[in-house]
Amino acid sequence: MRIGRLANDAGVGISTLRYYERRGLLRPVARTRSGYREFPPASVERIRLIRHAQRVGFSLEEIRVLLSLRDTPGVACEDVSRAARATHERVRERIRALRAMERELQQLLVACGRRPDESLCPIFELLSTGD
Amino acid sequence: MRIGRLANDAGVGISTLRYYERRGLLRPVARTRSGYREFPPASVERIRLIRHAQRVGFSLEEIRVLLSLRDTPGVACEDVSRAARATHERVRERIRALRAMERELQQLLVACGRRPDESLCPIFELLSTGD
DNA sequence: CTTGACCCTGCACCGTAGTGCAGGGTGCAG
DNA sequence: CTGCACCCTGCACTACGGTGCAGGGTCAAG
Repeated sequence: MRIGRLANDAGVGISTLRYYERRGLLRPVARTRSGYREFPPASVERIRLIRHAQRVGFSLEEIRVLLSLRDTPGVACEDVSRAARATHERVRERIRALRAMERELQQLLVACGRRPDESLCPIFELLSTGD
Repeated sequence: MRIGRLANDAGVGISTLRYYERRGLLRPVARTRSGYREFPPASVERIRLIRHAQRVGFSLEEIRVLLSLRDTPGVACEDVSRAARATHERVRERIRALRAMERELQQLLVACGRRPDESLCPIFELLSTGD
């Protein structure tokens, strides 16, 4: 199948597919005499794997590494799960940071609610003073 | 005070301050005859407010709006807290999304742990099929 | 044979939040 | 007067994940 069909079937843009190829997520594929890329049907699955892994929190670089592991015969499951654990830890760390933000915003909003008629909102004072 | 002193006192880079000016977070300030910026001492506080607000989860654009509210006489606390609520909601939404990612990664890792000696890691199957 | 849909490459651009550098001018101490 | 630290502007560049366009070539239907 050609690139337009693949893009359509996998639900991504054509430019995105060429970008994935440049980034090493898709191996350079066979070309027709006139230079058109000819993708095997399995590429649809590969694109969907990429999109799904992105939603799960993997960066394109992490996905590139995972796919190169998959493309290498005899690679241990261990290597794959080590990469997944690293991503998992990164996601957990982002959650911790965001929760700290959330708590602080909550405090700002509470402060604002307590003094709603002041001309200078207490939010500014809290933002200036805190660490 | 000149820009180097301000950068030092506030703990940011000189280029960052000029960038904040371009982005409208710092209003254009008085210049000496030779064109050097002359900041009032209160600018240190303003920069610290910006950095703190960033850590709390505000984007520079959101901070720009907040500061322009503060710089406008007679603006209601309400307008400020509306902006803070919007940011709060954005942060909560990001937490929800990350928690979904975290749960899914957890499942991938559990699956991998159950079949550690397969040549094709079950993580790939889960990434291909799930949507 | 022409039209339109599709494909190719290379390049520039989006937003976010800066960082760095070239090439010049200024301020002050010794 | 020289040397050095500091300042100015404008521009290019980083990472991330794409998106869009110009200027060509190709393929199939009518």
